[in-house]
Amino acid sequence: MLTSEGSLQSSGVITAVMPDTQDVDMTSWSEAEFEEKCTYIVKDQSPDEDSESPGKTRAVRSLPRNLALKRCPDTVLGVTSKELIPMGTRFGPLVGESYTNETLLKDANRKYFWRVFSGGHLHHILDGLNEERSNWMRYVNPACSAEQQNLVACQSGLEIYFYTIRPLQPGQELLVWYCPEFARRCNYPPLRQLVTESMSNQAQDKTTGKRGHSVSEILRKETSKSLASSSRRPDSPLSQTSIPMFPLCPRVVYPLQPHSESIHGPSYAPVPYCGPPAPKRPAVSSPVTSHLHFTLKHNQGPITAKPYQESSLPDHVHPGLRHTPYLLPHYPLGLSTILPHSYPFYGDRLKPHMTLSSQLLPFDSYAHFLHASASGHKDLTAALTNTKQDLILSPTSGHKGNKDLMSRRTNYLRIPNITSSGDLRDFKHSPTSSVCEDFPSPSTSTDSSMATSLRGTLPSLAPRGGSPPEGMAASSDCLPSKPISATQSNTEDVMDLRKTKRGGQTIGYKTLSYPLTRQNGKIRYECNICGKIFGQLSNLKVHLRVHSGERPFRCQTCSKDFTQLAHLQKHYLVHTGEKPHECKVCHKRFSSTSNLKTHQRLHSGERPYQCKLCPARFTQFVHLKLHKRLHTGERPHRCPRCPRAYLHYCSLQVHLQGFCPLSQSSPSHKPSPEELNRVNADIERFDMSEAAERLEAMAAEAKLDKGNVIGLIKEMEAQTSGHQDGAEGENMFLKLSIYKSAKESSALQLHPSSPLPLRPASIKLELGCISES
DNA sequence: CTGGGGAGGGGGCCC
DNA sequence: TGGGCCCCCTCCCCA
Repeated sequence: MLTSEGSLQSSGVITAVMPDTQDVDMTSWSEAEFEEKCTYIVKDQSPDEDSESPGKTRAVRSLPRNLALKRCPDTVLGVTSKELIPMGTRFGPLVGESYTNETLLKDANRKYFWRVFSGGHLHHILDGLNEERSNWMRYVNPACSAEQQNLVACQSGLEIYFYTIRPLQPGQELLVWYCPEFARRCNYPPLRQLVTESMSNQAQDKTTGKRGHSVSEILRKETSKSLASSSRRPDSPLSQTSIPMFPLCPRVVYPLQPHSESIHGPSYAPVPYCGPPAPKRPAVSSPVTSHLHFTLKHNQGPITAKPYQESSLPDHVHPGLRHTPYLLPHYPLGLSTILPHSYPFYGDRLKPHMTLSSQLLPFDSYAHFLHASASGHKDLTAALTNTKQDLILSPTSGHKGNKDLMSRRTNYLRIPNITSSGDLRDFKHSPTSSVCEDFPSPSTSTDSSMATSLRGTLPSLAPRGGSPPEGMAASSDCLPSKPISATQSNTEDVMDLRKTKRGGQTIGYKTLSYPLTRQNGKIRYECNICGKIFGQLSNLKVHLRVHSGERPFRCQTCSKDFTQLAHLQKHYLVHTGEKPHECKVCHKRFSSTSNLKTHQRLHSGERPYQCKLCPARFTQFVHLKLHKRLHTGERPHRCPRCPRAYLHYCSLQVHLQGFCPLSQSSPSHKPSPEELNRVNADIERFDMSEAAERLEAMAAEAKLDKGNVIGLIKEMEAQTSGHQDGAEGENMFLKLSIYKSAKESSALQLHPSSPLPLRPASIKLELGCISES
């Protein structure tokens, strides 16, 4: 049993298991665990792609296709799932405007603030207020109870992601709360803590007879006022005026220091107490309480630890308001009891170091979860982090994970311990759980199918403990037929839960619906995870392994797993040393045609990867990519008046000759703002082109004459054709400017003693410019 | 920093 | 429909 859970229980937190909680409490996972274990990644739709919806905001356009917006009727009230979404699915990252201490306005609307930390300090704030600068995640309502919560917010790097901690049923609303680490950084209590303390405070109120003007009462009043006055989104114009009603304000910054407006301040808690559970703090006035009063009094805007929007919504649209007694207005009262050291249940065991082996495939963790469930583990984390060596699942030994899991998972699950479908029921998940579709497990198959799989398929199943949903049918049992395939050694009593089939039909992804479209009479198969289109269903099926994590083909020599047999076959050459592909020129041999082809470029002289900023060419793309880093440094030639900066001095000169929007000079030709933008875009393109490079090099070599410049300009023009709209007069102006700047460049940068070479060494010129500036 | 090679992953096409 | 083959891309390592 995970000790943290015990702490949770000892702290009086409700541990009621909802029907679909899957026997595992992902809410206590660390951010690293989420990042490592979660398998499905749902990316935003590219807001640029959705050109068919010109009226939609960027935030709306970014909505993944498996989600829907809850509207009433024009206002977005929340986000729901359009289809079954498995637990362990990652959404994000959160997109919003970034603020630092320097750029954050004091009176900023903080309703959509998310704090991003780095190195233990607040790094910046992501603000989802602006719908044209944020993504759909701004619409996700916060959960108002641990039971309702189905998403956790985690920070990974400097990004914020939402992970599903339980399967989302079609039509179910997404409700998010912080993961424990994130909450702790923000000084927010875990959701359960909030609810519990809210309850206890309520109880205390009843028993002791409340004094007037409690925070909760004030909040309640404010909330009821807000609800009465407007049933509208918090970002509606009207509600904007009521920002101070902090229960309405989600995701606000919750500073510990009442008077600190700095986002860099000591705004996160010190390392929490990790010893035995401390007695719960009485729900009496505390610094935070007074801070709440202070905030109210001074009308400074939202102070709440709860990213909650419900009170800004009509009552009828938020199930939390209807079904839970733990209404938002109570949350801040719960907060009043919370201090950094009041989190006894945050032990080291919940910290990120408690992660699986990096070798562990995402789905291994899910398999662990299944096994943990089967062996009575209520918490996957405990199973995953148990340091004991026994990987064999048995009802008595329980599941033990360790770093050697990958290489040892052939012993993953021994059948004798699960002998009947009746046994399986013991760890069966809720029948209402939808996870069976995507995370097939003993509990998710029907009893009969499970029994069938147990009794009938065991010997033939390859030991793919790490493989994912059995829907991914790539049967590893095909391997034995191949000389290079995995053998059955040590696996005969091993089953792969995810290989089970239902009535001969594989289950898992296959049971999900896939959007089918036709193009030129041919069916196009679309991946409902990432939206990729395939012309053949088999291609889609193979592709789905990318998302599921299934790697059905195992190398028996080194236990590496692959998604495709061909990959395994190719890999096996590593062990055999076979190099079937020979270069006909030098007779050197290669294991793959790709590598041979790359090699043959050495003989042919082909260098297909050219740097756009210098003449350097490469035989491999990776070399170009490395090379490009040389150019990606700070642009050395900065405009002294506006933020523009250029790689080349001559480009800056062109920009300065009448095209700087902030220039004080008054050129004879005063371009309009549109012209300015267009010309500056052309200058940008010129700056990035080889023409600028050559021009500057020629200038440096004092070889500039009008003919050369015109030629270069023509080259530049060709490169930028299609962007100039035939504005001949303007182009001529630009050409002349370039010519003029090139001459100045020549005058200023001429180094007769060390003429700058035009070719490859020009990279060094660029570096020289950077270092000098 | 560049260049060469090894290896793995994703996907398309064909049987 | 699933498997096999092939190609391209990418990353990593090392000289």
